[in-house]
Amino acid sequence: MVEKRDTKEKILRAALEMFTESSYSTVTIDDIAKRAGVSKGGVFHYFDSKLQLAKKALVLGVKMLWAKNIDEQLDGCKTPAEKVWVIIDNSLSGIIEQSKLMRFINDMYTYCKDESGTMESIKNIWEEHIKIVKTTLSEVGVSNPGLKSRILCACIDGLIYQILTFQELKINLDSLKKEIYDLFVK
Amino acid sequence: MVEKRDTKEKILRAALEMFTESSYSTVTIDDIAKRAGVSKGGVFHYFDSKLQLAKKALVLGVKMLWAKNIDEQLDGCKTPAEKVWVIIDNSLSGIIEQSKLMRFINDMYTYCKDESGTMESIKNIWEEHIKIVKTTLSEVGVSNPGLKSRILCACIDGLIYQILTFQELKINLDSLKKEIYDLFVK
Amino acid sequence: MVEKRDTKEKILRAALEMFTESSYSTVTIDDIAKRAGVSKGGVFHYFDSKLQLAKKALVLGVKMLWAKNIDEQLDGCKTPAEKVWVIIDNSLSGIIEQSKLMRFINDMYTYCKDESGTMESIKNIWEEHIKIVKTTLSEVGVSNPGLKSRILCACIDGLIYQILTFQELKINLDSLKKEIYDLFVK
Amino acid sequence: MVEKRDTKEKILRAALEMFTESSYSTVTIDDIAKRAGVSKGGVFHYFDSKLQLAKKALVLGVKMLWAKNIDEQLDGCKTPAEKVWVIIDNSLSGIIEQSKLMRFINDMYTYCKDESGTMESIKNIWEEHIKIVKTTLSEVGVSNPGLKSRILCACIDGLIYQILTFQELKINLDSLKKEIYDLFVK
DNA sequence: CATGAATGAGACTTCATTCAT
DNA sequence: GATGAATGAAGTCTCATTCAT
Repeated sequence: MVEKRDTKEKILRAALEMFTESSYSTVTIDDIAKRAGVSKGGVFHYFDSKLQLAKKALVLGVKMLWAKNIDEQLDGCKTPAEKVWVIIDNSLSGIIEQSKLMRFINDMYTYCKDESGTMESIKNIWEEHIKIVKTTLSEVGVSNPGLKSRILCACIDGLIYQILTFQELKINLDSLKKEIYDLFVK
Repeated sequence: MVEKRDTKEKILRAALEMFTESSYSTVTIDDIAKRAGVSKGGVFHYFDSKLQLAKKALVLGVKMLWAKNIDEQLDGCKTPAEKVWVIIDNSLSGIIEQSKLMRFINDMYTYCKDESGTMESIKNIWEEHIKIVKTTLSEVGVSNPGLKSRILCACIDGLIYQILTFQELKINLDSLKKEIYDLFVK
Repeated sequence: MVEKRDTKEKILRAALEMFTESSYSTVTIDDIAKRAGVSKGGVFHYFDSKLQLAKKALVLGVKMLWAKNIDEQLDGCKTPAEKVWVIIDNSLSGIIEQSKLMRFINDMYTYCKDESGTMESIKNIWEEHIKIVKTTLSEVGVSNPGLKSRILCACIDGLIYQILTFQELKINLDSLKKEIYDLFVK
Repeated sequence: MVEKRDTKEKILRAALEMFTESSYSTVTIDDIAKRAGVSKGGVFHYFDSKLQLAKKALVLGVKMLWAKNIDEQLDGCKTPAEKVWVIIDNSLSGIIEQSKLMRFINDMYTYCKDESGTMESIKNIWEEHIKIVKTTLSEVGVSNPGLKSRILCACIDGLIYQILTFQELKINLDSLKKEIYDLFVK
């Protein structure tokens, strides 16, 4: 009973780990099974196909990283400005993890672009995040919070992308955070 | 003689087209050969392996898109501020093409991360671009042009990434350009 | 106790249904279990293997269709000629069912040809039937009843086979019955 | 050039041999490749899938056996009655081969029944054969040649089926031929 | 130079069967 | 008795790569 949930969970986590490390096509069901400690057949007992497993793993990954209790941290802030700082600081601190997830999302996009569902659900989680940023920027009192929230998030994504592609930022992360903060909050 | 160069070129372009449309593993040598109008064996006559071909195609793609005569356009500008606008406008106008290339880069990263060479050469092209942006921002007189140039480029990359992943920006592109311009040039 | 017999019977009937509809290799234990309303393990509780189950189902099917109270019907006939008609009419009226069973027999033949037992027992049932036909033809007074009984049965089998393979006979069934009757009884 | 046709032919013949000996699901692509003397990949170079190969092999088999130069033999006959004898003699002489082919046809039926094409083309060949029998019976001057031709063919099919299922006829083949001849030609 | 037939490693997936609960 | 999670052997099919012509 509890076992069942556990095995499925184990497979899902193993899949997430592997798919964030390598590309979808490079990772084999065998690899995942081995890492999860189950047999190849076991994977198919819980998931219909490799693709379905990857999709589920992707959603899990996005939820784990993006839905990371940022709400609590924002609640603990005294001023709106502080909130902005928390958002920037938070996003860029887990930049390596973020970049791996981004790679995975990007990879899966190729396999899911013609279907509706998977990317949609990720988009929804993403939009939730944008909304929080927008509200926060509004509270700070900046002009055009709608546009600015998207630009701020794009900024962070772009930096993550640079890390992903080049493995380094060449600039001190803390200076970057500060500069971004100044740019948006003035 | 000229023929030779042509065939190789044809294969390279066909590969670039296909690899920007689908993922590396999805595209087959057969597909590329067919699109290039040569035989499967022909591809291996000019390239050692699929991976080598993909790398060459990637570099070609990056050069074609990033090294796109921006220099000339910048030369035509009268004020530094105008140059910044050209940079922003240019990058975001070809956003669909950019996003496809980004996907390809991302895809190849998985296959090349453990080796030195390919990603390095792309990085170099990228750094060239950053340098131009930095110089331009300096001329405008903003503070911390080094940091700001990276942030501006990250901003643009992040927007491209959103297009790539979600197929839409939900915001008018021109308003975005203007807002970004204001943000960085004030 | 009674339950036990019931479960086994349920499985057997479910198996017969499925094996007459699709081929042995296409039908899975899961399918049978589902149709019988038991678990996969349940099937193996009553039968050693898929093949053994199929054999038992085959014999059941043959008995159900061939041993179908033809004796009673023959007993009700007043003349030997009437008996011949009953045999022909009976066999060809259930032609669709017969053809499904024939397909199953044929299918199983591949899996059992190298072993003695299953096909033997079916053959025995078959020989019983031939004997009845032979006796009946003797009573009618035809020449060579031994040969003719086999030819008559072959005739019917051949028509069933045509139905099986081509799904239609292209000829009115009643005319056929009458013609066959005339041919053998004159 | 000639090679190409040869290899495809070799595979087709190997497939026909194996599929007439065992069931579709039991025969593996590996088996066929081995018997044809090519690699597994070679099979897929010429045929899209196992099923497609089996269909092609089936049609080949039917053509080879059914379209067997019966026309020439019939042309050589002096009287219509002689023709009938040739038909009966011919069909029942190759009864073992016929029964193997029948098993294959039957087997494939399961996999092709929901699609149009394969069984249709076999049916056409079959109908051709019926037509010849009908014409011959007409020439002999029997009543209802349309019905009788179908019954005669059914007779032969039924005997083939008995051979297939029980491996023996229990009756001398020549007596059978004679009896059938008498039955239809009188 | 060019072709495309041939190879074979390796991927995904199915499914009969076992067994702990 | 009954369940269904787990196994793993085996099958189909793909595709980069080679090589004779």
